[in-house]
Amino acid sequence: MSIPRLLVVDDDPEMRSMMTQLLRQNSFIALPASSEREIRAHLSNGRIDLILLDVMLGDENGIDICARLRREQDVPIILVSALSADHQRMAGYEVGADDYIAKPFNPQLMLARVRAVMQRARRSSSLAYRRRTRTFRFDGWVFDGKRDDLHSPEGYLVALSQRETALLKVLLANPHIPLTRDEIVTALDVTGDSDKSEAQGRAIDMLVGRLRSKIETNPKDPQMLRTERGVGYIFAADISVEE
Amino acid sequence: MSIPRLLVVDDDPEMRSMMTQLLRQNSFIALPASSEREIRAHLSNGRIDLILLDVMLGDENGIDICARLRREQDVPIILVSALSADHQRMAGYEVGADDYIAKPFNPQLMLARVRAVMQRARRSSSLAYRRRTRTFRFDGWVFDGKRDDLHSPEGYLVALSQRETALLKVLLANPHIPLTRDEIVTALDVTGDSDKSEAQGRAIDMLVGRLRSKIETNPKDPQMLRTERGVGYIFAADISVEE
DNA sequence: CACTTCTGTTACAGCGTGTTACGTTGACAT
DNA sequence: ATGTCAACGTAACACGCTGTAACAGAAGTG
Repeated sequence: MSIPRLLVVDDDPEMRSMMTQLLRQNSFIALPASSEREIRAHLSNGRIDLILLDVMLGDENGIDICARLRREQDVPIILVSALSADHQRMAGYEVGADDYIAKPFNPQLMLARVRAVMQRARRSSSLAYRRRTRTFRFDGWVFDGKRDDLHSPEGYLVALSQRETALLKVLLANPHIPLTRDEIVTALDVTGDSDKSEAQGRAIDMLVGRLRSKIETNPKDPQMLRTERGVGYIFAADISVEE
Repeated sequence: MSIPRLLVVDDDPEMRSMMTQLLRQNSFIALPASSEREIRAHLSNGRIDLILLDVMLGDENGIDICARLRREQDVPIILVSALSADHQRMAGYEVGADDYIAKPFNPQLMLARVRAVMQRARRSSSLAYRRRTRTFRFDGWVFDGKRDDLHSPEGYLVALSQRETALLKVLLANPHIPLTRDEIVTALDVTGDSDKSEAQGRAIDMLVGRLRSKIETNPKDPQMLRTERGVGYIFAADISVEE
């Protein structure tokens, strides 16, 4: 990971040097600029990881500059300004700024916010949507995590419905912990429609029953998917996770 | 672009419903949660685009939860808290939070910050696709984004209709994300005629069925082009993109 | 024009899932 | 023990969602 290169844009020389020094003392490369022309020169010249852009720049306006840059570039931009009213902040976010820091600011907090935005940019771009698929094993069963079925200890393939799969995932994510029905319902709720959650009735019990009938040797006397009377359900098997 | 799915984590029911309602009124899917267990259940169960995480959660602590999640997941996290001192904010950023919003907050400003973080995440992660996408590979298949056909794992050339190609592109551009029929229709609708979208009936289902019959080994049990009952369709194959 | 190919509509069957009803079990008080 | 009551299991049912065959235009091609 190379040293981050930041652009510090402010028309006040004092402020500019304060910020560049602060950044340099904290292992950043800080390049000063004071106009849109200079910003564009830097952008076309070399890599810029983030721009700290003052809103009031004499005759120019940081908000407008930000809007224009956004139309062409993905470079992270943090607006800095003495204008700290909510509507002014929102104007900044509206034109695509990643953050809006009010002056005067706590130097350490500013560094933290700069790091946060850069980390988000880096994290997302490096591993784009890598899906986390883990394989679970419990009591001879093998659950792939990305298919709606599982392998029985005897080698048969047992098909699960999507909802059964979802339930199994929730249970596997919380091994040996009793889960209340409400918790399971909210976890399975795809829509976020809270009204629905209350009307669910005994749906979870049915779901559990159906899953039991598929994976328990003796569904009448469940060993893995146990009932915690008055509480909910608990997945009580030794689970090993791979990858 | 599919509807963002947010997790709202707060132990105060009033606060939680205020936030979920606010988000829902602004075209987000807001899923309520109140414990780390519920968060993990949701994360293992479905896509979550961003977590709004309260810092003080009864016996649990949002900072610690955030730190733990960060070690495993890339999901964007915004901390929300009544603790607004600088050192408390910095503690949040230190554990990898993307933003830190102090309570009480201006609802519109909160929305703006949520959008900012999500846009940053999306912008970066979609970089791969923004570049003139050339060639996609998935499960042995090769799709040359500019032709209306694709190469099967066995080397045969399978012809696709225009509309099938368009559907495939939409799916490839949104890997592992369930797309509603409306979303697919609007994405396929080049004219922008919104009336048409409603009159589409089951066209998407037919289209999906026909594409399945061409690219799924066993169209009766689709592995790549899966159905999310009550939601829509999702492309669930590992995709690699070249150039 | 005939012919082919693509695409949307309709109808129907099958399946997944929630609800209801009823029987069983377990906890607790008497 | 025995009764009581709430919690739980599950069979039966109802309903909505989805897959798909069959058909009908639409659009291209010669």
